[in-house]
Amino acid sequence: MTETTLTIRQMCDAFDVTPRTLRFYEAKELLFPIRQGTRRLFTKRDQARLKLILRGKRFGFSLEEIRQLLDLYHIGDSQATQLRKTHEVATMHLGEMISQRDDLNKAIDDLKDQLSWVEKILADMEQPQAAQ
Amino acid sequence: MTETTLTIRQMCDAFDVTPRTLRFYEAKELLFPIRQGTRRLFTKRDQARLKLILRGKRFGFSLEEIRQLLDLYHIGDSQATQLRKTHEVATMHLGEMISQRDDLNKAIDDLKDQLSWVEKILADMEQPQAAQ
DNA sequence: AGCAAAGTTGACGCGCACGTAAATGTAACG
DNA sequence: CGTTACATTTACGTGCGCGTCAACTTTGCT
Repeated sequence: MTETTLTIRQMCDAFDVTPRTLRFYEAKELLFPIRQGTRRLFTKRDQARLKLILRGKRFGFSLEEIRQLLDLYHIGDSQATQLRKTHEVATMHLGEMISQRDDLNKAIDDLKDQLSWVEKILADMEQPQAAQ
Repeated sequence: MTETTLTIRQMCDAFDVTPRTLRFYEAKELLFPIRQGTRRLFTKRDQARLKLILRGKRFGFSLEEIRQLLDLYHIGDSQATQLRKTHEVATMHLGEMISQRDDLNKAIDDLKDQLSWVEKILADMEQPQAAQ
């Protein structure tokens, strides 16, 4: 059977983070590893959450913002009121992410233009025949 | 004639930043306002750079990373060697931005799925007829 | 000339996201 | 049973991106 829980080191190797980071995320209530004695065991749920955490970080969200988003993915027996609030928060994040993507597309296009501009200049500098 | 330079306050109003932020960016050599006596005057170039800075920040780049990218947009009389290095750095950034956008698209799709899931649950909770 | 508004330079402070060292514990192996 | 290797808690340190006074000069208006 493929063991489903990971030790702290296995987690670090799998996700390229430090033990300090994992303990920090636990302290911030982003992860909830179970304990085998004093040691941590990270469940599949923790692994899925960490993946989402790291993704969120890439998009510039704070850990606190990420924590709120994570709730959306692990709803247990939430009440409708709580569920609605979570839905609202997530909808706002979705809007931000979409406009961020649109901005990103613009920036990518701009950067591509700049790069081909530079490439053109470099080509001219290496081919001075036209000036002869 | 439309005045092309802005005072610090005009910059703050135009870009929604604080004076502290602008002075900080100057200290970090991201902006180079000219001086009229002791006061700062932000040129069109500074305005364009600030726009790029704020955009870069949205994508999670550090100010130092942004500073390197900015060079690409304001190449004066760079040598070919320097130009090539700038091009290289920018190409790396472009790669990061593209993969970031792809990630973002995935995250957006995931989040949309989760949201419609939650919406379905909320709808079920409000229409208990089926259980009657 | 006088005064308020706005700008300037330090310098210290702060929140975030961890890094890092110290002291201690514990599991595993020969 | 001792040693080695990894884990844990506690606590202070760090880099980034500014916020926030404080003390002072400069500008614009009356």
